[in-house]
Amino acid sequence: MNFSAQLIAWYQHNKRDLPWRKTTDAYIIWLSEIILQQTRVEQGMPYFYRFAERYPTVTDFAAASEDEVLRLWQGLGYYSRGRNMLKTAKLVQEQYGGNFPTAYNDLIKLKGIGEYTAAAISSFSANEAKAVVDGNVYRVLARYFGIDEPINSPKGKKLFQKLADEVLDVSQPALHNQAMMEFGAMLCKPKKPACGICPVRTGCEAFKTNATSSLPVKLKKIKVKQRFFNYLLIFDEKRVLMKKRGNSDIWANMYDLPLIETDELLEPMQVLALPEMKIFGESNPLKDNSGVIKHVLTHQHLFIRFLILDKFPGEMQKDWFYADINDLDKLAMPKTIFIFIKDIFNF
DNA sequence: AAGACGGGGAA
DNA sequence: TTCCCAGTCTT
Repeated sequence: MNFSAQLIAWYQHNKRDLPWRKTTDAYIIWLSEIILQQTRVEQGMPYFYRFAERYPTVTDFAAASEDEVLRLWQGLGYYSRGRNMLKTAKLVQEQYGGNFPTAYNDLIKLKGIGEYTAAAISSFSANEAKAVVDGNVYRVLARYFGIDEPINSPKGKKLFQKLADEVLDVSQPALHNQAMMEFGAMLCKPKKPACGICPVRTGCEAFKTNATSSLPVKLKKIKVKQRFFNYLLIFDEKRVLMKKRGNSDIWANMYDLPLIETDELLEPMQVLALPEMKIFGESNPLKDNSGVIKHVLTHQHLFIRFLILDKFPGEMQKDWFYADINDLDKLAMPKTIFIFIKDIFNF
């Protein structure tokens, strides 16, 4: 048995029962693949059910609003995935009459679909012979073939894609791709791979040379930026002053509160003395403050201070509006903001 | 070629 | 803490 056949044999006895494996509907597979980008299966699962139920077909999805999609996506992160899905759903509705494409060359042109996702959808839905290369595949190939070329260098990416194409079983690409990824996720794990029960260890270069812990090689770590957010919470009876975010920073197009970002951590009184505070009215007294919440993201650490102001005699700004607290569930907000407001109003 | 983009689970 | 997850897009 060759490498692929061994992994497929392993897969058929050890695979998890996942909902998106029960269908060849390209739309449903697309839904699952986008949700699972850079996301663990357990984390994405509830979102998959939520979207599949709310939008049973791509036609239903195409009729949604961006606000609604982002609200459903709230808490999953990488929100551009949700925004791109809506664009793609609309295009599929118009250009393909609501029939989700299954050909790699069509899929690769769609927003939010890159090489991995196009290979996944085309192989799973139509058995097109395209090899998927995701984090699991990089790891399995790097270890089995003992390759120390960095997986995130342009050279490495080409090398691993070529290798993945070579080991692909073109007679059953869907099964092969599923097997490679499941094997990487369940057995050939990043930490403490289960080499003791591995069916291909006798052919595995990393196992033979005791190098599993040093493969795959990945270039440089990103450096984390620190940012200081001072949010102003201003409410009037059952209404909160809110704003829609721009489209160039984190949490694009989502909703949050009036914000003053500073270069360093300031005390509440120092924030109130800032020139930017003028639009909130002269000598607007501080009613309360929450202390500092540290919100950890992959690329930045946010130090968030919520300042509750007593009143708002200032000027309304563009993109500001009052939201009824009963409508807050409809607005897509960063999780940390949502939880804070929820807490204040006790709902 | 390098950066940006979330949030959570595991060690 | 650090790593990394069924990656893609922008600059």
